[in-house]
Amino acid sequence: MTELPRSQRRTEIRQHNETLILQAAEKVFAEAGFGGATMQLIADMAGLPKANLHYYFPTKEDLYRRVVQDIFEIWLHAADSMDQAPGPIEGIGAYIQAKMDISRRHPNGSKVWAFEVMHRAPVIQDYLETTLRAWTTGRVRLIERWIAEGKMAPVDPEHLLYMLWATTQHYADFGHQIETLNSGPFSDADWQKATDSVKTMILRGIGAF
Amino acid sequence: MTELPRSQRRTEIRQHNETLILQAAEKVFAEAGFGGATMQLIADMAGLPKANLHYYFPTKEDLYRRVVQDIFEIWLHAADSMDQAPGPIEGIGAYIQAKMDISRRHPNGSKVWAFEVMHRAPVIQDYLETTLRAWTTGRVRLIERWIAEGKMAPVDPEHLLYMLWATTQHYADFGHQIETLNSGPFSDADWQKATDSVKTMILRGIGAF
DNA sequence: GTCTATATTTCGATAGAC
DNA sequence: GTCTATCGAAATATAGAC
Repeated sequence: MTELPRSQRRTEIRQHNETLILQAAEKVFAEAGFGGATMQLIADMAGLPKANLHYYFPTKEDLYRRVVQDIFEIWLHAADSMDQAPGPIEGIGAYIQAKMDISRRHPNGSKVWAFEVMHRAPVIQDYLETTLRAWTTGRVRLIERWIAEGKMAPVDPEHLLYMLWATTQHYADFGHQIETLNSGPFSDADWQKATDSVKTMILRGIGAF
Repeated sequence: MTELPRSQRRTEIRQHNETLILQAAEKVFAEAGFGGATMQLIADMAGLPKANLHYYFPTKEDLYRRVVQDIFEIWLHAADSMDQAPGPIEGIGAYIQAKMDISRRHPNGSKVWAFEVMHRAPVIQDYLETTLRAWTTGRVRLIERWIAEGKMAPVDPEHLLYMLWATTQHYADFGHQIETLNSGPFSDADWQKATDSVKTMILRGIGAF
């Protein structure tokens, strides 16, 4: 087995452990919030001594900040599907699909985001005011164009966006409540039905068909 | 000024202080979650020494439980409007109105509920399985009847209910995000517009008009 | 880069005088 | 019923040997 340069090996180890810690942290922060999460619990879940967490992330807040930022990146990517679409049926349909997939694959990330916003966004307030606002403005323009072209009813674009966020994220953030009423976890078919229901109701609701 | 019997006076004092504490607790629990909230902070906000909180509510969990239960009562009341309605336009329209009013008047209560559910409902799991499930079953039946009577499109009733909860509660739970994008708090007109938008999109979405 | 032991702070809860 | 003082537990963070 060939030896790697020491610095490169260290970088690999660092990357590996950071990933372990971030995965554990996302889960713990999602289920307990920032205040309820403990470094000990995250360390146990990552299978590392607590002191090692502080080696990689000096403070609890540094770790939390990284978790929130990573989530935000995923969220922004979901919007790409909406942009080159010819109209709302394809564009908003694809956006709902992407957001429902994220709720399914990253339920903990969605919850951490919800915690952060409910906490008045102490960590990501600047992102809200810059990146998210710019993103929103762009999509409002897109929706306004579709309305002007007669491709959908004249709904308020902002409130449509809020409805899209609310309905799709609800399946992640309130997943426990839904699973309780459903008497068990969602199957593939359940997710398909949920996604179809959301698409149908919203697309009809905005007069896209 | 007439003297009251000692026991009656004590009851009055108790009721007054409990209200003070519960109001402060709702706010603190909403903004920090159970783990992030501290008895000291609640005491300061209520204007009482910390020890007095433990006099009225022996443990932090007792206090939290009361806050969550009080919220649950308000939620259930909102459903009354839906029941004696002749059809979905009146029934679901009134339910949206009631839920939007709650989001406006009790934003902190909504957040505490969201925290609790995201926390996997350690305190109100039994309510979910009994009261909420029974409530949901009843409303599913009602919606199925409206569908059978041709008063709305054949949507999935459960997913319609999730959409109603998600969209209306979003204005409370994610109020900070919305206000940031809105560059300020909602005015009367903003709330009116939001409520109208939600009503229009959902009622059209379920084919009620 | 790892890990045990520990310093320091903060929190929930209580004791006990008033 | 109120309030100061404080206990004991638990949390964040660090020191220092390996």
